[in-house]
Amino acid sequence: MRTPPATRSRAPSPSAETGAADSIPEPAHLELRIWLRLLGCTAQIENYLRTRLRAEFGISLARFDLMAQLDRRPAGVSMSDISRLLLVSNGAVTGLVDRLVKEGMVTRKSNAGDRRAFIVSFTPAGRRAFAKMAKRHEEWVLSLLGDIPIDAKQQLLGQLVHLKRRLEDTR
Amino acid sequence: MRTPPATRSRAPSPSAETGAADSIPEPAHLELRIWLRLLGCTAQIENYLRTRLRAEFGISLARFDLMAQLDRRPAGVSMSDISRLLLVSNGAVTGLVDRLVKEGMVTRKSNAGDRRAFIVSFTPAGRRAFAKMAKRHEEWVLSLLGDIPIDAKQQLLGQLVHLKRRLEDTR
DNA sequence: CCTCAATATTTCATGTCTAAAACATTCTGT
DNA sequence: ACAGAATGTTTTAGACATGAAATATTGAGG
Repeated sequence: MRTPPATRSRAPSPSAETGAADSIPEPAHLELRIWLRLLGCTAQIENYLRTRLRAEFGISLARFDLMAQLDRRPAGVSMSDISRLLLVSNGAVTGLVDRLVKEGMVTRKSNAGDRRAFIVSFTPAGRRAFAKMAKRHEEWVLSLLGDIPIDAKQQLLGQLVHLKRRLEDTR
Repeated sequence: MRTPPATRSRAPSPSAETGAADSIPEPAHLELRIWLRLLGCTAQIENYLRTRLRAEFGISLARFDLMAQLDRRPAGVSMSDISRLLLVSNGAVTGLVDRLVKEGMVTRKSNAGDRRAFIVSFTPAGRRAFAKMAKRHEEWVLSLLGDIPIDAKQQLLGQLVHLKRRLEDTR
């Protein structure tokens, strides 16, 4: 690979900067700083998991996330439900499921009760494949977050739960 | 718009689910729960800001993020620096900058010292346009996070700063 | 029964992302 | 001085995203 792992690497390491004196003022508001950190941490973890999943299983993060939702709902899920759960547009789900069907991971059954909707669920092969990936995935997350002191973790989770609730209200 | 705002809406609202009894077991590990919340909150905020930026300024989030980096570095930034700052691949930056140049927002000057590298910086029009957008952007972030009690905010920011540092070490 | 709003999905154009390969330029050690 | 490694950018193919328009199907009311 000639391309350096730009996706992985990180941050304003001063030596990496082009300009000489660069100022780089910290954003003023606490709120803005929180948002930028939130975004940065998430992107970092996402990139890590993405490359791992691709390297070990040749699967994309989007596919994995979709399968994770299926895994938690044995009864199957409709297309719109997936879209809501994944916070992704309806059009995106169509393509994703198409590809997963082609790979034999999931099936699309038409719904007896409502012929507009489809029910997406795992194939046996899909469920098996996901179980393996989920195990590794969990290990990776643990390796990233495991070393944080336990009370810090509990605090952080608490904050995030609150934030999520608040965001749901604001829509 | 016929498509419901799937991107905006949220979560396993039980009524929205297709299946009847659905179990939906909570993930076991604290770490996994943190990660899922982090991802959920970030996606939520990202989607909100994305649609706002598009609606009010007809600009994409990626373009805005790139311009935000330029704004903090008056001396200009190289392509790879942008890639590092945005946690995005080199190839993505090429396309993004191409489009921003075509729209007259930024310029690409070749670097005297190192002829491999380019220096990307604002055009005057770009800087003006960004100033307006940044103002609104900040207001939006404030409207999302402003109501959190101040000590909770400080705590959250602290946690995130620690997390970010930790992630940088783990690479 | 028939119309019309709401719901569920797909299709389309366009934008953005990655990973890998291809180049170009610079740096390093001998 | 020069080969080869390192660095900086672009190009490519393919995946995935949005937002809007197009199709079905359902359900409620006249």
